[in-house]
Amino acid sequence: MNKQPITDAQGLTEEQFLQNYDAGVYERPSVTVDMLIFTVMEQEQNNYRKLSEKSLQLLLIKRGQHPYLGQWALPGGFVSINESIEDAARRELYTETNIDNIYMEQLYTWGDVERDPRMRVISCSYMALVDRTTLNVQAGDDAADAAWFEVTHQLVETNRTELEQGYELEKIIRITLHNEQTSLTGTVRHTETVQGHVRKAHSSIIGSEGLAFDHLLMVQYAIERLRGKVEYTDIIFNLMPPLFTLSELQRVYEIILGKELLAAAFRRKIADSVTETDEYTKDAGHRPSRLYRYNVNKE
Amino acid sequence: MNKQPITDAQGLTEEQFLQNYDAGVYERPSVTVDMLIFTVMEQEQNNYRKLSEKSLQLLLIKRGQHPYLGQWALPGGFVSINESIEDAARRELYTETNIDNIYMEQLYTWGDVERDPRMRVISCSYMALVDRTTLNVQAGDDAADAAWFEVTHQLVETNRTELEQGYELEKIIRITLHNEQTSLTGTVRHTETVQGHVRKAHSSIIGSEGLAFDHLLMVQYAIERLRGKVEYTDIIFNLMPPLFTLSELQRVYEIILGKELLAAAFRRKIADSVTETDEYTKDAGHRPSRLYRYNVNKE
DNA sequence: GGAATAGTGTCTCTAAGACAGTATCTG
DNA sequence: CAGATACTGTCTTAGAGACACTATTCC
Repeated sequence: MNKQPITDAQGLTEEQFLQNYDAGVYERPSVTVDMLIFTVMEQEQNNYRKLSEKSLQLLLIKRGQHPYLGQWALPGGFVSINESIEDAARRELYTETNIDNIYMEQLYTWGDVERDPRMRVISCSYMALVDRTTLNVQAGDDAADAAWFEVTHQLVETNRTELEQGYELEKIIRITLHNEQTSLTGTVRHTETVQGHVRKAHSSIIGSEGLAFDHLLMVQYAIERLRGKVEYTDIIFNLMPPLFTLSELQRVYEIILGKELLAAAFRRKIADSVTETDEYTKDAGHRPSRLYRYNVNKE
Repeated sequence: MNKQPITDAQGLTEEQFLQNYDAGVYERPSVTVDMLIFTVMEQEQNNYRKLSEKSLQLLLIKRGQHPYLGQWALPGGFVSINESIEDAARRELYTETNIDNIYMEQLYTWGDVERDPRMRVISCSYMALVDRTTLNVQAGDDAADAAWFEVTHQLVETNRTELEQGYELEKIIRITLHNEQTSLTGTVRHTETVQGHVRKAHSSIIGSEGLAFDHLLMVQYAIERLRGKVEYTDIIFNLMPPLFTLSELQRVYEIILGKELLAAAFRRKIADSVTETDEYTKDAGHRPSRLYRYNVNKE
């Protein structure tokens, strides 16, 4: 861009310097990406009148090699030397789901020394949101042991300890990943310490059955981010099919936020994000519902 | 944690596998941390009646080697093989400022292939907030060419292009870093594309004088994050001294948010985050102001 | 008294919460 | 008609915005 012919202490120009540059012998960490691919699925309904229940689902892969052989893990892989981290994430996403061009966002980079027993691995986590109806290819086509798991998360305990110059707030969160075959449960301990002005947060796993590496922390982080962003952005529409009812949309909000919303207030709030169509649901044991689409041109 | 004596396709247990594990010959990227260390400083006042103006400051270091020799860059360095990313960030912070135990937060990991002309470098950026009054050691003690720069950022242009299935929103942001000796200006182009359901964001530098690497993007990202977090967390108090007036606090909010606030509403809003003391400012050419401290035990 | 900042009282406006009430489908 | 969901009207409440007004210091 902007390289002046300045010379360094050895009298080299930048060009000369780069030609002679030796990347050195320092040992380097491996870098991987791990993908948190979420979607929303419908459970089959048992009562023709009732609406089918929805749930938030996460894609996991059963490990076929050591370490954590036989356990479940987030899809992921190494970032190769000539691809950007984002490209690596997109590649992983495509390998697992066969879809391209969907919403993806970098979450956090996990860099503890001991997080992989093989060697030093730094992992950059990404979250992707997929509309279940466009997922024509089932997870599992590619990796024989990929499966969707329903995600539930629950704050089971809160402890507040007063310190001289502040406090420590401890939260115990239980995360459950389950489907017809398998059920994994893990517990995360999240502490926020305030001492004087200084605020520090720390998360650790206090028990995780069947989920490999530190992936439980990644799941917890992703849920938190998703919750946060759903309140002040439109990312939720990445989880919705092109046409949806407002009740369906409200359910998805409720699942992610973990609380019930009032229909009237909800409709007022999302009114601008949504455009009504002339279509309606049919064949349900109750009043049909108008179908809406995402109003892309909001504001 | 949870290692059953399962054997893999080669009949190895996890223990045996790890003993024989060869980290392989794949070329690995180098990983660095880059620190965005912010503080708030007072400009000297010219009128004894007026309050001294404040500004947001960022610490930069003048590069002594190629590449970008002579240009300014964020403080940072390599993550060594046996330290966590966060430890590396803390170490860098300490080397530059001689302070420990201050607010620090991971921002984003920059992984484009060509971001460093020497070799493949992935950089994890962290933001730290420092109270200027505890910075007894001047930046510059350690690295001879460290300096604080006043940060200003301005949205200079917004373009919205309608697409078939959405739109593209382009924002041109000018960032200026300046102090008595030096003034650096750069421009970032941020685009948000919405196509159907898919929302993508992308930032690129369209001009940067004197700031090395992709550091302008990091600065822009950090400002955005700071702005966002200031609205819904208490991180701003990391920039404040132990005792401060509400007017001072309001100024800091105004600088970060880039807009003026109304005093009455402001005071109502932050009332719970703050505890009044019996002390007052003195020797100003106007009514003294009560001093407050951060109310750590809020809620 | 003038210049400046500190601080409060109160009206308005907007959006969220609560909830009752109406609408409309199927078996 | 019963059972279910869809949708609306409206009262209440909380909080942000606006702005005028009072308070207090130093020179």
